[in-house]
Amino acid sequence: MQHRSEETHARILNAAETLFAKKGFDATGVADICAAAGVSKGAFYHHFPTKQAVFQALLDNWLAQLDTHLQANLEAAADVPAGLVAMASRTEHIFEGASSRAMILLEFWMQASRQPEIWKLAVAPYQRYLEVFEDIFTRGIVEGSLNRELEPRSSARLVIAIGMGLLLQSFFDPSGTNWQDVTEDGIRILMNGLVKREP
Amino acid sequence: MQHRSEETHARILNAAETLFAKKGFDATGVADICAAAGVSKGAFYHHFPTKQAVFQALLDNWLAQLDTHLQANLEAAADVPAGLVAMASRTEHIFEGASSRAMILLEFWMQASRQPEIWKLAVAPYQRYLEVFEDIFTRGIVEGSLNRELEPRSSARLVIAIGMGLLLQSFFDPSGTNWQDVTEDGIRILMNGLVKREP
Amino acid sequence: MQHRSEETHARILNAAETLFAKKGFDATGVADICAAAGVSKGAFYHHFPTKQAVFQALLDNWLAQLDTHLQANLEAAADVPAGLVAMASRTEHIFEGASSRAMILLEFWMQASRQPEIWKLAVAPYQRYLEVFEDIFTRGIVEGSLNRELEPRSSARLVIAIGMGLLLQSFFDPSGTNWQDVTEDGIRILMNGLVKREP
Amino acid sequence: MQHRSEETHARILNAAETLFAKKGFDATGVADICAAAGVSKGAFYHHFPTKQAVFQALLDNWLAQLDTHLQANLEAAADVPAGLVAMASRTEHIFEGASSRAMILLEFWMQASRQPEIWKLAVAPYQRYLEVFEDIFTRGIVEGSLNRELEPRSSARLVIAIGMGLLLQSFFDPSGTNWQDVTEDGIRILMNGLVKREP
DNA sequence: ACTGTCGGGACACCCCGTTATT
DNA sequence: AATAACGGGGTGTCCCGACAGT
Repeated sequence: MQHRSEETHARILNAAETLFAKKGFDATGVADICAAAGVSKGAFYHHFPTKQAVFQALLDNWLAQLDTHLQANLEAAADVPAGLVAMASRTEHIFEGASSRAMILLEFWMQASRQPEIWKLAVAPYQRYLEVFEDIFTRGIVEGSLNRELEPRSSARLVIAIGMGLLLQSFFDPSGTNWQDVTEDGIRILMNGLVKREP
Repeated sequence: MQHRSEETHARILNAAETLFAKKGFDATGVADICAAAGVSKGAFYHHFPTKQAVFQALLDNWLAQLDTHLQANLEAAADVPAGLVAMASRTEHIFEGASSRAMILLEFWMQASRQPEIWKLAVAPYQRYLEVFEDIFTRGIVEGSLNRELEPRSSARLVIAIGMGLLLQSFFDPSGTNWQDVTEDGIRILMNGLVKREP
Repeated sequence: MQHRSEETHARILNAAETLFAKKGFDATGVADICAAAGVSKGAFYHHFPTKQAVFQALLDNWLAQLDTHLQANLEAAADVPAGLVAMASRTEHIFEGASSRAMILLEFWMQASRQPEIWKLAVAPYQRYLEVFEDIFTRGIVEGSLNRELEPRSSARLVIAIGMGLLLQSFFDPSGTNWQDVTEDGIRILMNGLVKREP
Repeated sequence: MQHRSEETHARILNAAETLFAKKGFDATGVADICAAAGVSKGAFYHHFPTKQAVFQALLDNWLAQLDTHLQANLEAAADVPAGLVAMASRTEHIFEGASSRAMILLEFWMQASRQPEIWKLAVAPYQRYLEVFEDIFTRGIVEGSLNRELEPRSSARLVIAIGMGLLLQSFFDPSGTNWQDVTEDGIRILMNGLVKREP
């Protein structure tokens, strides 16, 4: 039965996401997932060969989602600095639920860092973003809106660092701050420069 | 015998650090540590009440080290922008061996995020740095070297984000880049601003 | 469809035989058999109620085959000693492929030895052979071709022991020896006696 | 504590032997063994790395035992035919408890036949016996007590076949027969020859 | 006749921490 | 201070069989 199968598949994924976020990958037992999903272990291992596989499926979903989203926003940018600022203002959905997603992501990276085969898969999105931002900055220099002395690649790294760093911090005090605002501020600061310009 | 005891203690810590970095905390068994340290399980539990305790000891060491280092550099700074740039140029030793340390740190944070009692202990250093940088920025505004419109707290978050973000990236492509340089560039960019200033 | 059904049935049996021989009964999963046979699990359980049932079917086939063969040879024997020797010279097809069959047989016996219901079924062929040989030997004594002091039953056991023992050995060094020859030799030795007869 | 350890070790082996014999290797769970031995799983895996290891230990014990026994008897033989007959008369202890031991042995062989590394270890004793008997028969021919036309190696195989075959049969009807007697009969028959000698 | 999906129950292995012993 | 033995309690994985659907 097609329909039943898909539903089961989805329920496993959902249950797993919740549990991984709440207790971590290692601390989450397959039995936990099954119980939370209302599914038997047999069904679980019919749909996924391994607990790891659930993890990966989750990750793929999320990365794909993130990808399409960012790509869309990036292409829509007209003038580069404005584009970046605009982009920064549309990150709510990243921080929303980010503390859980970020943790899953972190766990994935940490696991991947021990398994060379998976490693490439894990860094691929990072490198794609790196290139995307590098292109943007070169474009900005060419179009004259950005200081021509800056290194596009370093700048790209910087932007990504800010993204990652804020994401990480967002789960250090998840409730206290409006990370959306902080991000916008950050990008603006980056754009305008921190030093006071003499009159 | 005092001497023997201390040596055993140290060997356990060393072995644990290596293994945690290589395989992760959960994946590293107490038995593994004992084997790597050439110590029996009894000796292990004579020195540490728990595997977690080893972890914490490791962490404390590192944080203390980081603390004294940063504190020293921060206090020596005369003018704020110059101080930050100078500080950025002395981060080699952070990136050196950072990929392993950072991973340990990340794991610790992730674990701590589930255990409220430990959580405060885990975010404490972060918040201390946050305040330190906030102070610096207010100082910078007061002394007139920084744009008076910037938010000290947001800026502090930004700097920390850059630090964290670059550290994370540094273990995404550990060998390819001179992260020391990237950090210096980053801070400089932050200081000078990205946008081209009209003449 | 009749034709398809039979083919599936046969393919399952073939696949099972191969796998049982290669990996053993317990180590062979139903899934393995299905995969090897190119059949779905549903089909499998449509044709056989149990993995055991496949085993039994395999066994029945083989025993029936062995039965008809031996029976034919035995009845054709005129003079008893000659008949035995003749019989021994037609065992190629038993040793050929025997190592795998013998292992299946052994596994079956071992399993059967724990299940009293199946046990009788398992020893039945053994006992039939025992009686057959016993009859032969009594015939030999009656017809005067055999030493009248020998115990027909013990001798029957001896012949069977030789058969079993050589079969077992044949799979201890499967390639090195021509077991056909060894069997013939064995029976001849048995017939002529080992001790040198004084003139 | 040395003493306690050895006792635990022994109890595990004993329990395992009983259970392996009664239910077979695969059907015997580690938990069963532990329960039967009155030992915790932790203790079990402290003494043996694997269920297989218990199996092997059992086997080694038994083979060593068998070895020393046979070796002793063989060397004590004066005249070859007499020696063999004498040897045959001292096999009670082999058949005693043989049905269980034989099954363990069979299981081991079957397992070994799938694992090339263990295979050599498994056939070694067989080959040693083969050579021992071959030597005996050559000695018999030289000393003139045996027919000089017989092939020593084939004869050795024959004797071993009889041994194996009777052992196997002994577990087909374990209680009904005095296998000790059958063995003696068998060897005697072998020695005297089956065919009636004309006067 | 054949398929995909599911159920539930083991099982081997391992692991962290303790305790008797030296 | 250090050891070997030990205690239990999971864990992921897998497996045999069932059954609704085609």
